[in-house]
Parts: sequence; C-alpha cells; structure tokens
Amino acid sequence: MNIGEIARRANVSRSTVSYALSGKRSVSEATRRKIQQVVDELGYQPNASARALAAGRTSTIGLVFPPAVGHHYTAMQLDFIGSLADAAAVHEYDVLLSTAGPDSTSSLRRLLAERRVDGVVLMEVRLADERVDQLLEADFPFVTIGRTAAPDRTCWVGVDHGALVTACVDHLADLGHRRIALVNRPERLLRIGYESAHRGLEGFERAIAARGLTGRHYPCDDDAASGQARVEQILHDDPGTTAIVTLNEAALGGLYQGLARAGRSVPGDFSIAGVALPHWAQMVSPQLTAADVPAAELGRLAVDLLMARLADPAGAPRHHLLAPPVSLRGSTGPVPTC
Amino acid sequence: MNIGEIARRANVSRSTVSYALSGKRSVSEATRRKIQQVVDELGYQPNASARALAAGRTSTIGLVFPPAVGHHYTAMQLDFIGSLADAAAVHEYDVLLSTAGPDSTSSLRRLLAERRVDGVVLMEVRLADERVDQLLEADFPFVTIGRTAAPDRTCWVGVDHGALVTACVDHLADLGHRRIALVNRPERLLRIGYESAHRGLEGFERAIAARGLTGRHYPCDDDAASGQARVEQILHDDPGTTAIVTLNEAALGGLYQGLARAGRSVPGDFSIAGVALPHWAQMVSPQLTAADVPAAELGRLAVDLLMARLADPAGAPRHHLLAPPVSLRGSTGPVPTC
DNA sequence: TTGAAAGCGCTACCAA
DNA sequence: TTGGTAGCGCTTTCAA
Repeated sequence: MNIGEIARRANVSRSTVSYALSGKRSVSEATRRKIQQVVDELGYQPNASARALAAGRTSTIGLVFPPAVGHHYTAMQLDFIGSLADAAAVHEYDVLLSTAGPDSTSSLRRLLAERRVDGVVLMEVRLADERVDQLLEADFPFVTIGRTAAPDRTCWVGVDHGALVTACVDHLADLGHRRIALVNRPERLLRIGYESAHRGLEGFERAIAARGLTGRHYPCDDDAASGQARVEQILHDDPGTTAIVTLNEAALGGLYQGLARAGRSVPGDFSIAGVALPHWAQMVSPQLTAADVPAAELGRLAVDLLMARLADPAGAPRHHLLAPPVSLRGSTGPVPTC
Repeated sequence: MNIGEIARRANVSRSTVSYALSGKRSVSEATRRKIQQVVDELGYQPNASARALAAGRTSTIGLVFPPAVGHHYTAMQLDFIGSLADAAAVHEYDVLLSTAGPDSTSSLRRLLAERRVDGVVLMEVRLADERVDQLLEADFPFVTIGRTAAPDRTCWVGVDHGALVTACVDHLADLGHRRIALVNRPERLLRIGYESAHRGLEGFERAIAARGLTGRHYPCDDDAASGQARVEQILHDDPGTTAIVTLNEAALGGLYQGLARAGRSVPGDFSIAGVALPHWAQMVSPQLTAADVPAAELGRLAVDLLMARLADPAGAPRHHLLAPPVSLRGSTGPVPTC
C-alpha cells in the first residue's frame, strides 16, 4: 500500500493526499476527511525511506556512543539513552545507535556520508575529540554530552563534574576531614583526555587548595577488584586518610569491600562521597552520599538543543551545564576523633 | 555528491558504478579500479534512504524496549543494547531504538508500517504479548528476548530463569538452609505476565517442592526502599528464614540494608543468592553469589537469529535458552547452627 | 562487459 | 482548492 493507493481510493491526486497528511497546503475540509477516512481504514503510514529521500531529511538522530571495549557501560549511560529515545519521540524523531568510539572515526564518517541521520548526539566526549572536529568540518548538526576544551564553539549539555567534586570535598571538609583521596576513572581515560575525569580532577585540586587540605589522586579501573586494590594503596600511602571522593561508579563496591577488609567502618571510621546515579548510590551499604547525576534530564536537554540546531543550523551554539546538589545519605560522617 | 557524480568522473554509467560497488555483476578489473579510485578520492557512500527505497530493505533492525518503568533501566538492559549494536554492525546493520512498551502497540505499528526497519528485536516480553501477536500477524521478522507462553511459534533467545532460581535454591539447600524466601520483581510485572518473573517463580516452587523446603514468595518494587521493607516483612512473617533468592537487582542494595538493620550478618547469619549481571553482583558487600546473566551473549545471539530469519523468513523458528552457572561469591554460607 | 532507463514512494513546484 | 509531474539517489531489468 502506498500513497497512490490512498489517492485512488479517495478519488484525489497523490499530491493532495500528501498535502492533506502534512498540512503544508490547505485542503478543503471535505477532501481532508475523505482522505483521513481511507488512511485510517487501511492503516496507511508513509514509507520512511521514500519520505526521507524526497524530503531530504530522515527524522532520525544518531546516538554515537563508544563500544564497550574491556569496560562495561555505566548505569548513567543507559538511563540517558532511554530518556533520549523518549525525548526524540516527542519530536517525532527516531534514534539510531552507532557504537563509533573516539578511535573509530570511520564509523561516524559512514553515518554522516550515508545521510542516515539529520543530527548527532555524541556521548563520552574528550577534551580534544576528533569526532567533534569531524562534525564541525562536515558542518553537521550535533550536540555533545560533556564539554570539549573549546566549549564555546559547540552545542553541549553536561554535568559540572568539577563543581560536583568540589561540593563533595567541601562537604567532607565541613565534617572535619583533612586528608582526602580522589578515586577517579581509569588512567587510560585520563590519558586520552576524557572530559569528566579531567574536570573532576580539576575540581578536586581546586577544593583541596581552597580548603588547605591534603589530597591524593588515584585513577582506578572500572571494576570492583581495582577499587579494592586502590583502597589498600590509599591506606598504605597515607594511613591517616579519612575520606574518599569517587567518580568511579563501577569501582564503588570494591571501595566498600576494601575498607571493610582494612577494618574501617563507614561512616564511623571513614567517609565516602561521590558522583553517581541515585539508583546506583542506593546499592551500597551504607548508601552513598553523592551528587545525583540527572541522566534523564540530560537526555531531554540534548534533544532540545539538537532540535533547535536542526531548526536553525546557523544559530549561536547553546549549552546546559548542570550541577545537581549532593544528596546526603549514610556514607559520610564526622572525622573520627581519636 | 551522488552516484551520478562518481559515474561521470569515472567515465562509466551509473549502473556500472552500482554494480562495481555491490559486486552483483562482474565488472572488468580496469573499470572496477577506476571507479574505486574515484570513490576513495571523494569518500563516496551511497545515500541510505535512496538505497533503502530502491532495494526494498533498510539494513536496519528495530530494538523495541519499554519506556523506563519507574524511571530507570536495569544494568542488564544496557549491556544487552550495547552488544546488540555491536553485533548488528558486524552484519552491516544499524539499530533503531523504539521505546514501544507492551502497552503502546501503536508505536510498534508505526515502526512496521513506515518500513523503517527490516526486522525487530523485542525486549521485556510477556507470556502473552500483544506485540508478538501483532508481529506474527504482520508476518514481520522478529526475535524476542525471553519466551512467550507459546515458545515454539517464534524465534527467541532467553535466560532460563526457572533453572537459575532452581540452581540458587539447590545451592542454598546444600548449605543446609530450609526456610527460603524469593524476592521477585514487582507485583505489577507479575500481574501482566512478565516472563522472567513468572518463570523464576515456577523454578522456585519446583525446587522448594523437590527439596522439601519451606518457601515464601515476595514480589518487590524496583528500588532499595522496597527491598528493605521486604526484608522486614520476611523476617516478621517467618523469623526462622535463613536465606533469600532474588531476581530483583534494583532492590538488592535494600535487601542488604534491611538485613544489616535487622542485625543479620551476611553470610554468617543469613545467605543471599540471585540472578544478576556479574558487574552488579560485585557492587554489594559481600559480593553476591549469583547466576551471571550473559547480556552480551544474548545480544549477539539475538542478532544471529534475526539475520537467519531475514535470510530465510519461512524457516523453522530457532531458539537459544541460556542457563549460566551460579558464581560463588561471598553472600552464601552454611546455615547458622545455633 | 557495459549502458539506458524504468521504477522504488514520496515531496513540492508549477499550472490550472 | 486541486492535479500533474519532475525530481530525490539508488537498484535492477532489458538491450546492446
């Protein structure tokens, strides 16, 4: 069934059917109703490929996220993906997944060259990101999740990891903690300029300096065993450490397990705070005091920005920087007095 | 740039370019090389919409997953989605997201009618699922994750939740536990015939009967607070309960917290086992003894089955039922002797 | 081994 | 207010 079939049954031309459905030209109420009736009867929906070819737009946005090489996806990413799909649906857009990592630019290149999507949302951005350069050069509409080193030139939505880590450190300092360790994302991600890891570290150093504290920085692989090993190392390097701030949700269980093994109870002897999905923060016992990452809101905002960009490709780049508050749960307490 | 441009620059016809690229007709080595050179030079990729329209296939598979119930997804779902995208890419297919739940069949109907995808992967299936009926009726190729009540009629890949729960109960029974509670997914999901919750419950009842144990069943909402409340209720209903088996990964943290609050230590006084992603099982302390859900393998197998279906739509439906072993971690131990 | 041309199903322009 | 029709960029049949 196609538009010709509808036109025949409604005794009108194909163009009239097209206009009746799109509303781009006024159609008399009588014919519009007649057409609608036939359409409903047959359950007709315009073929998406034909429509895309003729109209020059696909009504699809590409979601580019890195393949899970070695490391797993994070809970935050899934909530984000779900909310993105929902938000896109509101605008009658679909979402096409692409697992192009920052390394495999060829996959992104294909996505653009084949014109499968009208615009792109780029996850897991780096401070210097080839994919961003590629999109800018191709003059292709896109929004990044996170900021590159030159944030003014592009559209993005992001969480202010620097501010969040600062807030965590301040919270701990207020509780009397003086020697604090930051458990970051893996060394490898820092080396390649992973945005959240870098900005989190900056915020840590800023807060440590501002409050006159002693801070140590520990990259950590994304798994429980590494978290446990890092705790051992932290307590070995400075047994006087009384608190950890973490950006690494995958290692979180390991941190708790390492502390338990070292005989430190949380929050009596030792405090932990971090940045995590609320859902994730509630998995550990005691629940983690954390800045709650608003994954769903990020998805919605990303779609909003991309839609604005598609409507006005020449407009000034817009951004949203979110800094959710720290939710106090059970993992932080006053520094032990002994 | 389009195929005509390539043809002009290579001094051949458009059809020759098409055949040279697809390999569906032999092309002399000389012209093939000439064409390839021009293609490489310009970075030409055929327009996906035009190709889909002409060829009658989109090279895209639809991934239908429900909108976030209670605003979040499970970790298992994300790993699955990622692996699906990767597996599809191997076959040169892209993945289009659709958040059509079992309730909103109209969204699925649109996906099919618009012919945006060649086939569909359906997540979160119910024993009786309208979407399955709809796909069968439309004679549209699809694979479900999980089995309906009539599993022989369709293609599916699934985890044998019944066998996994049975294995957990057997493990606990071997450790001497006699009074065991099952913490299931939410009541609401059971009521609508959610497959994994039902099959898990069946396996539980089977194992309890076979081993002559006392078993109680507790549906539980997908959050920590509900998990904590369920533990209270379990210990209130039967203080002699010494072990829990759970299918509810979101409530897992709450189960631990409830036990701690009740003064039961794991695994000394009380054991927990369950079905979870390895990654997730390692978040709690002690780490959860659990049947490891092979999310990535499920994704790969789903794509394999769908590809087979697309190649031979009339072939007999194939299935894969996975029953991963229970990984012993720290959350189960012998029943307390006092 | 190659080319010409007829679609695929739509949109949107030009006429009426 | 409507109809006719020329594309959109590709695939594939038919002819050479």
